[in-house]
Amino acid sequence: MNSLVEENYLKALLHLANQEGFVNVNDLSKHLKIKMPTVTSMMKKLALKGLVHYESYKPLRLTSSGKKEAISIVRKHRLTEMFLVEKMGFGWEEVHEIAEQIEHIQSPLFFEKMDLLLGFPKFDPHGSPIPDKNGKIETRKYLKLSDCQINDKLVIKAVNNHSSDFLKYLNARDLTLGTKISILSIEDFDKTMVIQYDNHPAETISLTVSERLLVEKVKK
Amino acid sequence: MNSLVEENYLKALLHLANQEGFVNVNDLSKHLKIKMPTVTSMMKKLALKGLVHYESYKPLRLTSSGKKEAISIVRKHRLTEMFLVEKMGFGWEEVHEIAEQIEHIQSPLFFEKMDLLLGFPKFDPHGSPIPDKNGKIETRKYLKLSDCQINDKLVIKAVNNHSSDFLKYLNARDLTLGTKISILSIEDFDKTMVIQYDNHPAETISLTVSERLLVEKVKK
DNA sequence: GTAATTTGTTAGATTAATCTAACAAATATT
DNA sequence: AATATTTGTTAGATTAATCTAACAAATTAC
Repeated sequence: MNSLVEENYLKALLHLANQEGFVNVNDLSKHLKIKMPTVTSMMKKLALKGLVHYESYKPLRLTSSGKKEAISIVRKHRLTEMFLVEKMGFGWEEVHEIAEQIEHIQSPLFFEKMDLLLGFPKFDPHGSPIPDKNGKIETRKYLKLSDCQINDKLVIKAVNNHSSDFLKYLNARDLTLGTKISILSIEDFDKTMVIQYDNHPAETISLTVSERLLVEKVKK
Repeated sequence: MNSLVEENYLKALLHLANQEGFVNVNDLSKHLKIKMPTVTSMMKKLALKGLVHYESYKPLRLTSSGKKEAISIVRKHRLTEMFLVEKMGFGWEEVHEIAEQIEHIQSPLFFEKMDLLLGFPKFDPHGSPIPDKNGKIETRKYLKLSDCQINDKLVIKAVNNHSSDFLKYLNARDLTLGTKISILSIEDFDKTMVIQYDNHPAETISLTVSERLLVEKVKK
């Protein structure tokens, strides 16, 4: 059995490995806001438990058992987010902190029931894939809106930032998953975009926003 | 903000105070399965936080703020049990351990939503009252079935033991809350009872069982 | 009312998870 | 290549929550 703290290290390792390929003690330290010596000693502990490959001064890697454990926590987190939104009436901007706590509940049955009640969902409310019970993850490569061109026709499929402020910004503009948008113009200087969608007046969005919106091209 | 561990001490203090009137270090120690010196030092800590009245060698008492806190945890526990049974399809014998964990989730809104979705229930799946948001508890005095007489007509209103084994025993005999029963006979020697209910054949139940069934008399 | 038992406290050790300070290795800069 | 910077480790302290051993107070038994 892993402690809540250990679970958070594993989850962070998986997250950073997905983002950056390999993970330094320093990255993990910054991500978790925990000082490097603490991280080093936790890595040694997790190495003893067979969850992490650790060698001094080398990048950190999850073992296959560590990865399995980490994926199972991500599964619980995302199922919870989906449950909170679909079954309890939360907004997608409200669920992250709660799911961060509930993911550590020790009860396989509890998450089984969520999965069943939700009809075995493949994606969470932010468009992130929910790993299945065997740890298999349906990966889809989305584009960042910021990498798209003028006149592209796109659908918003996911967001890569779950902060409440960002999601409230999207709510205020009706930018939800599934929204079809076209790019009317892109400012050369700072990549500010003007986009159009539904019956909305054109919206001007900064690079900070367009980098966080994950889209797919629509043939049309 | 109180730690999960502190919350468990507060809850135990409230529980034992309800059961036995006043609470000794020893009682608390046994109930929590934590050694007495640890309990003593935690009581000093909770006293500093203004949650417990502590004086050496005197019985322990919650302060009003400690009691409020404890009741709020009980509320979260019972709302959770109700939610698990009513909205997630768990049996009443499965929910205690899960609720024991979820009661510590830090999110008032999460429990508000449960309350709302459940329609502000007054009792949990075991018949225990759910304190309202202000900490008010609808107390009803039930009888133990073991204190009733031959030919009494009774309704099961609650159980005072939530162990999975006991509840499975009741499930196997269709003894649910609301079941109307009559006492056919009581064995003088060991208080074993024969009871009759619904279309069931007469059931013989031990004192251990009849002590755990809380009932109300039916005029009829 | 003294002795025995039970209950409670003090003192000090332990474990998990954190920290700071100091130093060492690896990497980047010029 | 030598130096500076960044990254990582070691050593030792701290805090929360636990423990055991020893002792002290309160209660019970005779």
